[in-house]
Amino acid sequence: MKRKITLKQIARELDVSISTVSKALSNSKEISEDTTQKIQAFAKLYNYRPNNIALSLKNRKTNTIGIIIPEIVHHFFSKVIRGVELVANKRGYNVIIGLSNESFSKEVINMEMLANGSIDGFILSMSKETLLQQDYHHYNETMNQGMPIVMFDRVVSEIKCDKVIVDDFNGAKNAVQKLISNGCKHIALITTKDYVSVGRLRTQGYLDALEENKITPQAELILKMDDTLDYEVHLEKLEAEIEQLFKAHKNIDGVFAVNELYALSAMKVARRMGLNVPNDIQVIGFTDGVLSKHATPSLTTVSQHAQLMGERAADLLIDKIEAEFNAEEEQFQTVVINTELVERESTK
Amino acid sequence: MKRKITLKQIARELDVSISTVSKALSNSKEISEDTTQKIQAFAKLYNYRPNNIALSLKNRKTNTIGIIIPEIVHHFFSKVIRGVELVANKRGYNVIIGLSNESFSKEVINMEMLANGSIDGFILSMSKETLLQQDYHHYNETMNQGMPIVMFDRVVSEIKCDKVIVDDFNGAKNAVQKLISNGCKHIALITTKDYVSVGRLRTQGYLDALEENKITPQAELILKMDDTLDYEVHLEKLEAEIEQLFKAHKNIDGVFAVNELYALSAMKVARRMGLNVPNDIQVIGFTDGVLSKHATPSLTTVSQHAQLMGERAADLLIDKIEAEFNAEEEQFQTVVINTELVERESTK
DNA sequence: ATTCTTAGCGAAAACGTTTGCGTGTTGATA
DNA sequence: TATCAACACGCAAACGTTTTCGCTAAGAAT
Repeated sequence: MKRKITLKQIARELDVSISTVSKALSNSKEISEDTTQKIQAFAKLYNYRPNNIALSLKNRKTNTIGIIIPEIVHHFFSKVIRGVELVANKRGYNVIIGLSNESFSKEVINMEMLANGSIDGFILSMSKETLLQQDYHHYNETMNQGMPIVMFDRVVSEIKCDKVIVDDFNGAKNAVQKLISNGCKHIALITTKDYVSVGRLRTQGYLDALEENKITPQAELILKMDDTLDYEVHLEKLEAEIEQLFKAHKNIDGVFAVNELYALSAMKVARRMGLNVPNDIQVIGFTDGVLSKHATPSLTTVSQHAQLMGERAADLLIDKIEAEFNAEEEQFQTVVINTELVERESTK
Repeated sequence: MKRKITLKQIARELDVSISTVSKALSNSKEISEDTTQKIQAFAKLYNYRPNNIALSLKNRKTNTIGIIIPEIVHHFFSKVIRGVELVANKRGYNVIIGLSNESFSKEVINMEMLANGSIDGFILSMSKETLLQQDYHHYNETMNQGMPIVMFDRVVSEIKCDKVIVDDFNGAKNAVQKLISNGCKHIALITTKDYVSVGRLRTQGYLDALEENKITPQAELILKMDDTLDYEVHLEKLEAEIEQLFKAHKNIDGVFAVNELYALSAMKVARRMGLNVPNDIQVIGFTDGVLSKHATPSLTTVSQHAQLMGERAADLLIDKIEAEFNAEEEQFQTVVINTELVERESTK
């Protein structure tokens, strides 16, 4: 149970100074061949590795990035993390995670914990509570202290920073267009309340596709769920409302849902009512998770390329971290990730 | 874009020494009321927070724990992370993640990156490659340097450390017992190759349950899949083999699968062959993920309580970190998490 | 023989903290 | 008036690095 060896110990052991050891290990030509050899051999024997914390303090750089997300048990977010970790690792960075659990205060606390020197920059997606309260002071304060932030997916225009978002509007529009091309005349939309921007954009895409095809949108075909409820309650309510919708509008022949679970619930209700998917009703969801892939029938979805989002976000952040204050221009960019319609069995 | 303020800056600004500032902020009675008030007000105004890195260096303690897992886009692992993050945060620790991607070398590299002072201890689950190669030197070296390790789920007895595991044996046994109690006479097992210990234990549970009920195990009813294959190829092969199994043994009336996906595939093949679940065939899987819950029919599974595993692992690790070398006894414990049979529609 | 290079190494500062100890000032006590 | 607590504060070390600068001695050049 020996502690990790330090420069000081090597120096004492070999009867040289700390600086000599440091230089020898970095192959400085200030140090003679002999001494260098001896020191390197000794260091290798004792498996010397520089202490990261000491380096961080000295260099004022931690080579660690923080990622704060609302939830980790979620395909979309875990895929984003994978993307972040991939490029972070490749570029020599570690990743430290914080979960806000959709809570504003936990988001603030988590950011404060990390902002005090632990990391070089943030990648984050806002919690629902933050979106509701519209209190963004913690982001701005963090950025004012010179800590770069990259936001993804759930963003707001009020915050000036780099962003990586999904083209929700066109993703939804293309999906609905697909339904229309497949012959659907009465397309229902199952979405969330408007405060989450992605829900709003997807709804707009739905409306736009209808209008472009001269179909008059009907408010009664749009189901807006309150997703702040408890998960189980939410699900039961969801199915009940979908059933009600289907019964009130027997002519519905297509469903576009803004997430996987809503789409799956629609299929479930349809089957329960004796309707065949995709023959009687075609269904398209959003977010390409495992559920879509392994459902029966498998679900046609709008893939968001979550991992790619994580990769782009990490690249953006690290670029900014390493930008060296060259020009104080403060140019922020917003990267838009194109969606892709993954066709499976729930559409014709 | 002002940098974060330091003790030194406060000291210079208020014309006192650094130590006075430090003491005033910690309400030391060495410092006069007046000075303390003045310093605290100033510090609050400028939102002073101690630099974590400097503290880490000084205290030789980072208050950060590292978690290394094979994969993050996976319900089981992300739930474990959630559990770890939960108690870590509660106890004042941050969590830094590393993904081995089931690769031995990435596991080693990740551990080396973090072991040099960045963290106080590890929580990890071994990669498949490490399990295959049986090379555990990096674990032992890390522990020899005084860095505690807690392993979970995928463990081996050769490594002496704290462990949190699932009672795979009894979980499987109870599941199969359930099938037998429900009237199944010919129960198939769909499992992985033996090198992953959890697969082996679940297989033993299956065998044990059969024997206890005086049912002679038939080797032909056991399907061992090679899960080192590419995911898609693996799935296709899986379904083909299951179909072959079902066709060769028409009397199969129960299936126990060692994971969610295998169980789902079994249900899929059964339905394709015109068999009804649960009337003709009952199915039970392992790992309580989203797929089981939202499948139709929903899948009866053996829940592993992944989040609880993460919580226990984190508590174990932090306990050890904070143990203060009180007694050099080096007692390691293995926490066994009991499984729970979650009954859904795929069984009677 | 004297000056100049240069090879080879050590001292010290800096990153931002905390903390034990030393020190000067004050008011009180002998 | 001399001594003494007690108070209020500063100094310096330490955590482990890297790096700049300075120093010494040996050999080369004059």
